[in-house]
Amino acid sequence: MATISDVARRAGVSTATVSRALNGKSTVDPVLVARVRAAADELGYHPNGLARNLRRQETAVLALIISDVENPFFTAIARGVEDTAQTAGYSVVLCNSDENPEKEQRYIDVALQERVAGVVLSPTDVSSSVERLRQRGTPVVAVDRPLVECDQVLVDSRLAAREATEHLISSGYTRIGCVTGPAGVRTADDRLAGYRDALDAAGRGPRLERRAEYRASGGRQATEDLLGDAPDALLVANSAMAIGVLEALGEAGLRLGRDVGVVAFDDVPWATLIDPPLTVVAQPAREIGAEAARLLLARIGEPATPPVATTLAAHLIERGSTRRG
Amino acid sequence: MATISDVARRAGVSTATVSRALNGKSTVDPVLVARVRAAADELGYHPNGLARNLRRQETAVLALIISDVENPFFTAIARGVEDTAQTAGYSVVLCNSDENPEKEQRYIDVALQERVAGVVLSPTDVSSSVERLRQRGTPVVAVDRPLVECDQVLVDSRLAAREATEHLISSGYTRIGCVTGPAGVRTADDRLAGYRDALDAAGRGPRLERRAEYRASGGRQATEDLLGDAPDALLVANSAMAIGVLEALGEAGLRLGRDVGVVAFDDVPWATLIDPPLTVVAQPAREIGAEAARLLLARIGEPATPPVATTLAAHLIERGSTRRG
DNA sequence: ATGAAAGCGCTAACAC
DNA sequence: GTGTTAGCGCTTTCAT
Repeated sequence: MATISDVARRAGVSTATVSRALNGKSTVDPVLVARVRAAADELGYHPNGLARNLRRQETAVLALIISDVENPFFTAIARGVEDTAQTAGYSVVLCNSDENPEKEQRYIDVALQERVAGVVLSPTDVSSSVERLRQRGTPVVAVDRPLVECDQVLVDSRLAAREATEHLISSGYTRIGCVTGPAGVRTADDRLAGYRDALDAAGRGPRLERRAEYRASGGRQATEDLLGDAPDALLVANSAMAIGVLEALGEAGLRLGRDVGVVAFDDVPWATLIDPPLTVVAQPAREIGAEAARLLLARIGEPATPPVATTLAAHLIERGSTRRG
Repeated sequence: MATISDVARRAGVSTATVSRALNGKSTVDPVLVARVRAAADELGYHPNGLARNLRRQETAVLALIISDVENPFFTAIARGVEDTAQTAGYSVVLCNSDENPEKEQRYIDVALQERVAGVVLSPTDVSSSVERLRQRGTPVVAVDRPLVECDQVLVDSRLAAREATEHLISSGYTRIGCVTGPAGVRTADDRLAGYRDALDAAGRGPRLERRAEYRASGGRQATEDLLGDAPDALLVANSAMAIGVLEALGEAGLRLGRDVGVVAFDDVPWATLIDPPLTVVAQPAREIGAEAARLLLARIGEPATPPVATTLAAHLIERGSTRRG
């Protein structure tokens, strides 16, 4: 493995000149630049990023720690972060916390050890884990879920859930249920709150609520359970859950829209393929990621400014699954 | 930012002792270990991974470069790699080449610079890009698509495509089409070849073939085009494409199964939700990732062994979309 | 414009 | 069992 000294020797200059020539920092005699370039090429020289970063005390790497790599919502965020970071010359390393605070902590420690320039995080719980990042001064921005005293990019889930529920009400459904995620997960709580907002504002009931894991199996279980209460519509807080919900409904012989109206969070690519097509709450996932990356880059450049919170809107896309008859 | 010397000073020992105590490498007086631990805690010390890696000339990081983060097949591979790597103490950084040879090259260069221990790659094209990795001696394993003289984990796509096509034939379909990816993408070519194998073996025709990008839009376009040839069944080489195919079929008023049988690659979670449920070729994605990680770890430990190629089988899951009437 | 040399934080010989 | 010390490969003063 060729090092900078090898290149220097071959080009007949000092290592300092090689460094300058290759980084174009200071002005170097064009003749020497050419010699250095040639020597580097011949040797197949690749600068050692570790050494460079150690010396410079900084890296051009961002960590993105998300709670589920298999959820299209988060992969879309990843794309947004990546695109923005890329054009600013940063690489993005993606880590999968799997909705597990311990894995999250592990990856935060790795990020800390590797001295990444900043981290974008969808926090599994409210705060403690970022403490170390904070005391080390590593910039963080939270996405999807809030984090105390931190830049963040959120979606107004509560309002969106309320609007979705109101849509169900105005479509003529009367026994509207809500299938949401675990207590303590902010998006799950917000979406439930929005559901209640709508019911309360309309003076409606009953409240038919179930919580479960943000997974297909959770959605299925919650739905099978909820079916005892004979709901005629369901607000589902997550697309993974929606799969389980739809399966359970199908197995119970209930027709979508007609027998049970369904609206689910996240505009998954397959939403238009089911029959009737699924009404969804679309979140601007890619834009969330892009904005998070912008915020992070800004804070890396200017660490001392007060935290900024961006809230984006989600919007309802009405399709057949919420049309009766 | 506390360094090892700060800890050493505070604990009243040498930096070497701190290093030994914290890494548990050599045997150290338990009393000193405790003092060091305490000092490290008080200072909020986190070892600098950059310096450690520079010194050790190795990192405990693997790079996984995949062609599409939004494709469930690849995210499942990522999970497999991650799980296996994790338990061996390695972190995985995920990079998205986006089916773009230049981005792939960029990420390979980053991997090279960061001196990752190894890389798992789903190559966009046949070879050139890994040349630098090879000359640097960085272990590589290819997944999903072959790479010359390299460990690899592949799926017998051709056979699986053949079986899927035979299933279509034996289900009574007679004008079977194939929607596959771009020429040069190995999986696309293999699946097309398997389709032809089945047709030839059965002495059937016509060959109705279309190529397009591995995206929903590609699938849609290919299908709209193919419809002119009045196919009564379709083999679709990729799940993203399948979305476009199904949309196009629906818009043309064709009923799945009855009018047009469809079998698609990859057992996506929503396959059972469409009506009738989608027959698929299931690839063992997670296992591919796990096996790739095992191979990579083995090669990191033992660089000089000859390349091993693992081929896993895919299997057909018959559902309603290939049942006539 | 170029070179000599210090040092980023850590680990691994090598001494004791 | 513990300390001393020499680098890992690079960038960056400080001289010249």
